[in-house]
This record gives sequence, structure tokens and C-alpha cells, in this order.
Amino acid sequence: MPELPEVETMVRGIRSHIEGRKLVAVERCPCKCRPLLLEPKLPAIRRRTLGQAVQSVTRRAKRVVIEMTGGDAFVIEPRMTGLVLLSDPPDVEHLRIVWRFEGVQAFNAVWFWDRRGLGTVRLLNSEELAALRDLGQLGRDALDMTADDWREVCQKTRRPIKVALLDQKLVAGIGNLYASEILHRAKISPFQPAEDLRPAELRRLATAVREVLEDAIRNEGSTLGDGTYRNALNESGSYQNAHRVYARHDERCPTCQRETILRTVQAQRSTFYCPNCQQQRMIR
DNA sequence: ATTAATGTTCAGAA
DNA sequence: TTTCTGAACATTAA
Repeated sequence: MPELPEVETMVRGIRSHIEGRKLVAVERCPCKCRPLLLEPKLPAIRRRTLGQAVQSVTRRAKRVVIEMTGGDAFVIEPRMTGLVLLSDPPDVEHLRIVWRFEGVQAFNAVWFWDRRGLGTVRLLNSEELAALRDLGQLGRDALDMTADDWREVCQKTRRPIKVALLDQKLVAGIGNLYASEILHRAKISPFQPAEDLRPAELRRLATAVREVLEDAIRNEGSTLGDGTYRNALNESGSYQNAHRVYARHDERCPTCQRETILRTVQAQRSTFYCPNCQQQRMIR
């Protein structure tokens, strides 16, 4: 599930503990789970990174980027159930990869844990890292978007705005959960074609994106009912308590207190919305 | 036994 | 060209 706020929480959780520290080992965990998607293979990874220090820990969309002093960077993509941990994994069976650091401090390792095993870990050279950073394969980070950026992006497609928000090539970082929350906060119908959004709606969208994502980061992300998402110390996030529509179908809308939150399906993903607060306009 | 779940990526069709 | 659909990845819980 990790979306932008959860991945940002992972980055903040490990950054101060590993920046500047020397990497002494990268190991596959001795678990029975299927080999995770790891590129290149371990010997090449070790040859290129062991003995180097961590230069920086940053986020690109929904990926954790650990740049080494040699110029290569680990890119961790948690996908559905991946976690980046300093300690205390939910279970030992689904640990996948461990990075060990020199010295004696509170935390000497970072673990990648992934129950479903859809996540990936890659080592990119500086050229590939630059390509990941620029727009093209991934759009601008959702937290960097201005109202003008939103106008530009929305003009590119007639797809419903909810579906467009999930297209990482348009805007990077928003996933299914936050898309519903953002549109409810912005009072925009999930069915409204992106191209048809008016200037006032684009401004509300820009504001809502910032407010929802920043609030979610402050709350260390959303831990849903299945309890999978955890921060670097295996603690739950708390933003799920602030959700206004996600998975709240059949409850009364907390904003208008009049209508019931509905669930529908768009692009094979659940959408939650209030039919009163988020009415679709017929024409431009 | 069937269904759905937060993400990404591909092929192929409309 | 754009958009949509389904499948694939693997696991768990209802």
C-alpha cells in the first residue's frame, strides 16, 4: 500500500540513522520466501557498494533512494506490502534483504521486509538515477505541484480525474487511498473528466493534495485494517483515523452529514466519495 | 471456495 | 493516438 506519505515516512525513519555510515554487508535473508526482484545480482551489488558510505536518503515518488558515495544508488520500491525497517520486523519469514553498517550504534542494519513479495530492490548507476529523477518515466512529485502544474497535467487527458490521479506518468506519488481522500477534500467528483476541471477546481485540487499528503506525513501514513503498513520501528501510522471517505462507504459523510459515502469501481480500483459534496457537472 | 486488498507493468483490444 | 481491460506478480483474510 505504501503511497507517498508512507514512503516519505520510511525515508525519514532511516535517514538520520544511516546517512554518512559505511556499508559493510548486503545479504539476502535466510528465509523460504521467493527471491525478490533484485537487480543486478548480489555479487555485482557488493562489488559496487561495499565499503562506501551512505551519501543521502531521499524519496522519488513511491520509492526510497539510498545514494552511496560512489555515485550508485539503491532504489527500493515497496509496492503493495514492502517495508523498510531498522528493527523489529512483523515476522522473520518475509524478510528479504539486509544492509549492514559499520560501528556500534542503536541500529546497525536496514531491512527490506515484504509479505507479498511484489516489491523490488535495484542498484542504479548515476546515469540511471538521473533518468529516474527527471520527468518522463515518472511525472512531477505530487508535493511539488502548483496550481499551474495541475492545469497543465489535467489538460493532457479526458480520463476521469480519479483515474488520472493514479497515473504516475502524469503525477507521481498518489495512490488509490489518497486519491479518494484528496478529491473529497477538494469537493471534486471522481468522475469529472480531468480536462474539464475549472480554474477554481484546479486551485482546490492543488491545495487538497498538499493538505492531505502533508497531514498524512505528519501522522506517519495510514495503517489499514490488515495492519501491514508500519514505520521503520514497526509502529502503526495514525492517518487512517483521519480518513473521511476511504473504506467508509455506508457511513454518513463527515463533511455534509447528509449523504452516505458511496463505493464504486473505476479502472478496477475502489473509489469512495460523497455524492452530495462531490457532484459532477454536466458541461464545462 | 471465492473474492478483494494499498502497486506496477505488460499485452492486446476497443 | 488514447483509453480500457485483463492478467501477472504472491499472500492473506474475510
